[in-house]
Amino acid sequence: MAQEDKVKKVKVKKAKESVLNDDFSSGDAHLRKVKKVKTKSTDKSQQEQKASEEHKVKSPKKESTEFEIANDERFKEDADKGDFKPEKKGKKRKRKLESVDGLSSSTSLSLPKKKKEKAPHEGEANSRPQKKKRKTEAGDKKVKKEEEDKPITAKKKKTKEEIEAARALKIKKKEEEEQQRWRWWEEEKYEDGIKWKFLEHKGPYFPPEYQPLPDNVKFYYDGKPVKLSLVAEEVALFFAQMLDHEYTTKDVFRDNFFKDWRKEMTLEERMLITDLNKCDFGELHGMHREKVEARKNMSKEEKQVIKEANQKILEEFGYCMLDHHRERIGNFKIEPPGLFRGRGEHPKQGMLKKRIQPEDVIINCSRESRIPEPPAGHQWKEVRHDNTVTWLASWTENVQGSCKYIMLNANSKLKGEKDWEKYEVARKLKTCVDAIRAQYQEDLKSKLMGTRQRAVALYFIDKLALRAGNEKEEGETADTVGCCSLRVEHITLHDTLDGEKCVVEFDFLGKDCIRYYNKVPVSKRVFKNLKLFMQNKQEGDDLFDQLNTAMLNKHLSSLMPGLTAKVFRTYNASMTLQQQLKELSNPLDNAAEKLLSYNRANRAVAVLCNHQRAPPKTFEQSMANLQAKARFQILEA
DNA sequence: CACTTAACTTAGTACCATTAGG
DNA sequence: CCTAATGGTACTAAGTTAAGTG
Repeated sequence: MAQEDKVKKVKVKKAKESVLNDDFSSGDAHLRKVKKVKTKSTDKSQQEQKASEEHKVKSPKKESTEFEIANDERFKEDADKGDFKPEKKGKKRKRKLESVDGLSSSTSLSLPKKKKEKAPHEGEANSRPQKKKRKTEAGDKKVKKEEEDKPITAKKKKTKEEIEAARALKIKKKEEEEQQRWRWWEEEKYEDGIKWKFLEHKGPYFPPEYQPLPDNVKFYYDGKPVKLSLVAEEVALFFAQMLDHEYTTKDVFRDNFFKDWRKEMTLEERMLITDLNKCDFGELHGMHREKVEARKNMSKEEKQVIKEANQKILEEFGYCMLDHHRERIGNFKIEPPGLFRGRGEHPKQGMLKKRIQPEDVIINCSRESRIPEPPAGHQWKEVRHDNTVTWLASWTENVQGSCKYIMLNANSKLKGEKDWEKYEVARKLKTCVDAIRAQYQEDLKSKLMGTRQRAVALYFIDKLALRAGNEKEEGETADTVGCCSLRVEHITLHDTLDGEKCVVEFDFLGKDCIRYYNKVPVSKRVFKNLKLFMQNKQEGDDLFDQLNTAMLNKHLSSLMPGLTAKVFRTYNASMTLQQQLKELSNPLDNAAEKLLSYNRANRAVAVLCNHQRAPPKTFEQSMANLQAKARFQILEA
């Protein structure tokens, strides 16, 4: 999840709190106070947090999705008091159904009424040119001053002021944005399944067309220059651009690429080019490197020009109108063509990810909205008007055959509400988790093998925060597993290990091919069951042969509506954070200490959820630097 | 019911701008 | 002032889950 989302989530969270505060306004003043304080400090630490103690475990900010409720004081006290009722119309929400078309929403008290949705526009239109003006002004002066006699002090002063002004402007803009934020959480929800009443957008933004190679850049086959057809050339360039990457050394990648590349070739080309090893992409690669270099060395002004162009695109395609509010789209750009970069040992790595044409794209919007125009000379695959889904456009991707969607970004109503709902479900789990735990403990003794397996799986999911683990089609994806898809080779049973009894050693690749390695002491009963499950099985066999995610989730939802396997991850991550925060921090701590505890608490969550990050490319070098420094210091001492 | 797939969330990585450190 | 570290954002792959299908 993107950092951006983090910030947005924080905002969403604030929103949640405010709903809560409203609800409790007549009630528990103490609670509210606590909440306020909590929220504040949390936000602060999220913004300020910097420390990243080790490189291997991810820094805290990315865990947002899994721990948020723990940040939330409500979670502790009043899991059942929240008024979020996904299926019902919220009794306390203000918006009436008739207000859906906007006009009557003017009754919704305090918000500045006029042109709510237009305001951001105006705000930006005002502030941007202003900013620009300021900048160029300052720039001019700078240049002038430099030519004059006392350049340095004057220049310094000016930039300082400039920076100050820019900062102030930024803050102001943020506040403004906050002011006109759509307070959807104060409004009434739609009936079941309806996601919007009005949706208008400009359609997706398509990547630029391929620019043919200049004449002086040539591809060579078997030492001889070959002028490739446009399509074949484009694909060749995809490969050439990746030559610095490890991918291009892998056989699977190379084979897949070559196979798909040849499909794009003309008959002649295909006849000629039969061996990837005889292909020389050197000049294409060189050209690419030069381009990257040139981009890096661009002047400030050139960069500014590009930035502004991007801004313009964002303005035009990056937003939509959803129920009279301007909402930011998360990914309004169609994914550009390239070579598929699967994670881990992905059998499809290197395959050509084809260019998406408007003819591949389905548009979804209101019937009565301005239908987006397809690019000149093109048509949409389809225009539909389905308000039970949240996507604005979709297409089918050719490598895996899966659907891709254009959707709103994380701070939009559509995403925020869903997120809220998620935490409400987790809060609900808190009220019945004891019963559910007792239940699966009991089920460990069941006479039915399926029930026992389900119980053990649930035990893992609950205790270790494992993912559900759907089956996957072999050969289509990397070989990764989750709980239900664990195979016998993924665990080792130790009657005793390091002085502990009944230890299960896990070693498998999970989502994104991230290794899960853990040694966990379990109860005798679980241990015995595992032994039983593994009897007469060999490598490659499912540990839980009588269980799959559908069965597990069906069972869970019968225990509590809305309960699925992933809720446990949310729940346990949140509980961990909250409990760690409590344990590690002290109300009297200063900001730095609070930050440290916060980071440590997040660390605990990261460990629980097995969130990991590859060491940065520069790690080796940084480490060497640090070591050198350390050595130096020792010598000095 | 098994199997597929649409729709959505979760997650790691690449890249870029800003800031801190030297 | 330059360079490395850092933090934010964009991107898109890889999951989960429920609904549809034969």
